[in-house]
Amino acid sequence: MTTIRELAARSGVSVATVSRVLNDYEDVSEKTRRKVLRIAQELDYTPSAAARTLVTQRSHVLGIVLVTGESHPDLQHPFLQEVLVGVKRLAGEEGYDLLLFATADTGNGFGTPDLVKRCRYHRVDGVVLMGVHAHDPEVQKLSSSNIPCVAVDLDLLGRRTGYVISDNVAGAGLAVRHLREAGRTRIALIGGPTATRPGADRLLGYREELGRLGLPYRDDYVQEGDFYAESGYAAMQTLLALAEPPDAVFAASDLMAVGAMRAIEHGGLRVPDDIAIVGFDDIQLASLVRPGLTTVRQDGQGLGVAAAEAVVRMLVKPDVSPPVRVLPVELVVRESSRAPAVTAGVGG
Amino acid sequence: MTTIRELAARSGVSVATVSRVLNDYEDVSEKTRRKVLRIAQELDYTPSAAARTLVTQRSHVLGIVLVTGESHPDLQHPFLQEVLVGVKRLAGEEGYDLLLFATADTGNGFGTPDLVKRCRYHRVDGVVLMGVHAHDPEVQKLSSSNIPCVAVDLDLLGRRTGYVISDNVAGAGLAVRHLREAGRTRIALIGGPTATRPGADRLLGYREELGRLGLPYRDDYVQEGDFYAESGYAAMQTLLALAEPPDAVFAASDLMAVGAMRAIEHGGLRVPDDIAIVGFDDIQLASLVRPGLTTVRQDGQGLGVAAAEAVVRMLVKPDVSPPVRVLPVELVVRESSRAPAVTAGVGG
DNA sequence: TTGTAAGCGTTATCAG
DNA sequence: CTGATAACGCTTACAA
Repeated sequence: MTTIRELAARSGVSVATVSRVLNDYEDVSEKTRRKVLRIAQELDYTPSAAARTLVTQRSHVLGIVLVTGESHPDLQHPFLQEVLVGVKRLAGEEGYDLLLFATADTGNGFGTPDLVKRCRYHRVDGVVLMGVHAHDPEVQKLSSSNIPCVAVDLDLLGRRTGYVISDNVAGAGLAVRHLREAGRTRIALIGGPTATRPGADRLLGYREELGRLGLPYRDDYVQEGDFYAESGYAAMQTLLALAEPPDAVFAASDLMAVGAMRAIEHGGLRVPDDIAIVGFDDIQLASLVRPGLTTVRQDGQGLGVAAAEAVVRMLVKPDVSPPVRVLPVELVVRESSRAPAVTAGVGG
Repeated sequence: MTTIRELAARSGVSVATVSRVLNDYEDVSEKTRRKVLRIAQELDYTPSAAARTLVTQRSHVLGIVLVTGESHPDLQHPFLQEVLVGVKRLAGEEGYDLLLFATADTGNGFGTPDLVKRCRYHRVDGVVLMGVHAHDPEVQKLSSSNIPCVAVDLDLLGRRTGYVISDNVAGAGLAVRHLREAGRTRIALIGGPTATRPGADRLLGYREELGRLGLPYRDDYVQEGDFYAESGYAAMQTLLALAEPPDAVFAASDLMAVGAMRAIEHGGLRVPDDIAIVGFDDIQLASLVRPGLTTVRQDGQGLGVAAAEAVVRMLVKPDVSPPVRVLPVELVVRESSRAPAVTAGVGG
């Protein structure tokens, strides 16, 4: 591997000058610059990130914390992949590479040994967190460190820690309102874990919109799932067993929505004729399933881009206060929420 | 940040001794070891990867090349995510972290500027490639460099480059045989791009199995897609327009299979009654769709683990020849390939 | 068993 | 505009 010293020797200048050329300093004669650049090209010179990092104390690398538990590897959640694409894109544009912390999955749910230490070890300039629990002690430690952090879908705050998240409250409202407009009045919720911010916010939005619409809030219409399909199936079975089952369900994730669809089908009922369904996320699955799933679209890549942007901004302006960004969502109407076929258009 | 020098001073020993302790050398008195370790703990000492890398010329970081084009970001392909999970898991166990090269997506299909340079820059010890084209010049350069590489689902070979791949030929054979056993005789293929190894191998397996079963190979029964749903839909439409449409379709990916299902449905026919379908991959979607999609299961995580293992092995034993591993696949039978309801059980 | 000291490949601070 | 040279934090002969 050719080093800056060799490059300097061949160019007939000092290493300092070569460094200046390489870093685009102004105070270098055009002639010298050209010569160094030409020889660098010839020798296929490649600088050493390690050496640079050592002396500048900056790595131009962003850490990605992404817990992949074993039961439900979060990396496998389609939504987080999109976020990662967004992060990767913006990071690339800004000249950062991504260090994916390869935590050996401990399987205990808190599989993130010594996050802060790993960040310091690699000297990552900032961190994007996704798929983690806000109450994971390691996550807490990280967010209270002085390393710039931005969490996705997680309200994590600290001196140098902010977050980006979708407007879950409004999204849930959109879903419920849409169902009401489709003629439904007994609207149930299959929610996410209320211990998560998205879970809690979607419940809140559901409840608030019910209020605005003058519909009663019923405890037995609220089931809690874990965002995955099986839990949606189970929750729907509970709802179907009710004395007065709902005629519509808002599920806090597309996967749970599809699980619910399967349970409805299994119970001999039909979507949307007997029960309308709206999901949340708009993952690929939503458009591929039949009937097509009406859902609240989250801008996954947008969240990723926003998160990376926020980290970079904190890097550039060290005294900016940590960002809190809420991204809008939109309703995507497909077939799963069509109004039931009625005999005549009586009544509003 | 506390450095090894400070740690040495506080411990009353030299930096060399501290280094020995930190690196688990044997020739250190138990007493010294304990003391250094204790003080390291107290000071929350964290070594510097940059400094280590600079002197040892090893980074303990594996590069991940994962092209995320814009039309079909490969990172979004559910299958590759699983591979990544596998890579991450094994890398973590072996003490490696992952550097995700954040290539600004150029959108020209070959969006991988100067891969070799980036690897050298970060001094990654090895590389796992996924979602890339074998004929991408940058990929070629990388595979002919002396950096240990392992490609996934791509037959890339070089002095220090090997690959891991599923047994696509056998998998296609399983699918076709299964369809025949389900009573189908006019079995079409919606293949992947033959320019890709999986595409070519699944076509080969299809063709060979047809031969073994004594079924004719018909050009008009072979359509080429791009592994994504829309292309499956389009291909199926072409097949349906044939004078003698197939009574079964083997699609080289689950997404294309689902696309095909939609086209069949749209044409007023039914799966599996009129046309049976078998996919490839067994992504989450396959079990969530109705009818459940019979498919050839690839072990995504297994491929990831195998790839990472292979890279690490090349690192440990520098003169081992690059690996070529073919992982088995298995048929997962669901509803989309049930035998058509027949009046009587006549004929084998 | 431990210490000394020479790098690893850069950047940055001085002078000149 | 350019050149010495001192760091950056660590590992590793080589000595002791």
